[in-house]
Amino acid sequence: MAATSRGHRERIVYETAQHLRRSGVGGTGLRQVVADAGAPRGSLQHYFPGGKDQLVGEALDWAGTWAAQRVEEHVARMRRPTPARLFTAMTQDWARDLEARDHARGCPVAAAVVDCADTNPAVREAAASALETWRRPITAALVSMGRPRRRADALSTLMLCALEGAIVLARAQRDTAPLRLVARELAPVLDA
Amino acid sequence: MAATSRGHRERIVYETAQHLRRSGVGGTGLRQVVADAGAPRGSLQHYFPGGKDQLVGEALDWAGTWAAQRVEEHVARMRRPTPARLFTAMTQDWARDLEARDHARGCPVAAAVVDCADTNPAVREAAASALETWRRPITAALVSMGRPRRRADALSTLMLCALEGAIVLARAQRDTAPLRLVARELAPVLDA
DNA sequence: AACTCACTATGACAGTCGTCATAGTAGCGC
DNA sequence: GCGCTACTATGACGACTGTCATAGTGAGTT
Repeated sequence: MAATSRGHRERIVYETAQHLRRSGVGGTGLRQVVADAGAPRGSLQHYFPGGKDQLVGEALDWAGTWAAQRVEEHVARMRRPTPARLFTAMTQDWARDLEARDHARGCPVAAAVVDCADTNPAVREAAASALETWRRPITAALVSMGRPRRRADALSTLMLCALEGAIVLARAQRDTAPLRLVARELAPVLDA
Repeated sequence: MAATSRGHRERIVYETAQHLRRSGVGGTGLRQVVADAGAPRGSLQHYFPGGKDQLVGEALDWAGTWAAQRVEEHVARMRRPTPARLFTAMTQDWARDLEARDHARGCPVAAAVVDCADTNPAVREAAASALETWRRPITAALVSMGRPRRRADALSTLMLCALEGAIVLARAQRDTAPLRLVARELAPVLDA
């Protein structure tokens, strides 16, 4: 059935992303991924002939797209949008996720960068591309809030830096305080 | 000879930290570490009976202490110290390191968090402790610059968040621009 | 009916991993 | 000499890893 197999492929990509969030690239075993995805092992070489690199790449693509959608949802939902409010919404997303899952899962893109930036050019590029996919709607939103293009570009990068770092610190100390802190401290810069 | 073996032990710890920076915890093989350290393989079970966990833990300790020393060097060297100037010095350190090594090595603490926060409590705690070791002299410096204790605490956390995230983005896009950007954008908040 | 195609199943391969058991060496006190 | 201690050497173990070869299934087409 076409629908089922489509389901298998997508589930594998999704589950790969979740494993990346938990244990990084090196800690993610393909056999475990397909098992958790409820997919047959044979699907791996069928759908991902490029091997683990392809699979990780697609997982990062998926994650970037998902994050971008999330940004756009926030922007659409906000009545009086400001950059600081958007950033607060993003950090709240992450704080909630960390707390709900006992700080088990971080950002898959950061995991890929940390594990493969030096050893795996393909994965590194996929990570860079995912970050751009994520950053683009943020920049666009800031422009729509009246920021000049270049300013919006800088601020969206600043947001992602602070967010990624805060996730790392939060997971280390098992406390989402850093996420709330960066949202609070960056507000004046973002809304200036 | 006691001196040589001391040298072996220390070299192994150091080399472990460098491997963590490049490939994360999962990507760091102990055989390769001792080889690069020029140490005999037998030293592993002699000096680190606790296995890889102990070794990674000591590497994180070492890294935290090293980073803290570096902060204190910056503070001592600065004629007219301000929080923003300290942060700029830290980001410049990292930018130089990334450029000198072709963006090959990131932060070992971030690597440990990303790879093990969910699966290895001992390593997670070592990472959290290393971050505190790193943050402490920053906070102290900010206090000596006239910031109230609580404010200094918040600002030092903010610095580490922005720095860690900027390192990730910089390595992803192989460009140290994010490091310079966070230094520039955070300056008004830090020196306010 | 045969044939095609998308998908699944499974076993094997060579490699690496961390860990351990065991033995060996060198230096020092006595 | 002996024994003790610190350190080194090395091979093996079982448990993975990603990848591949090969065969099998089952629905759809002609």
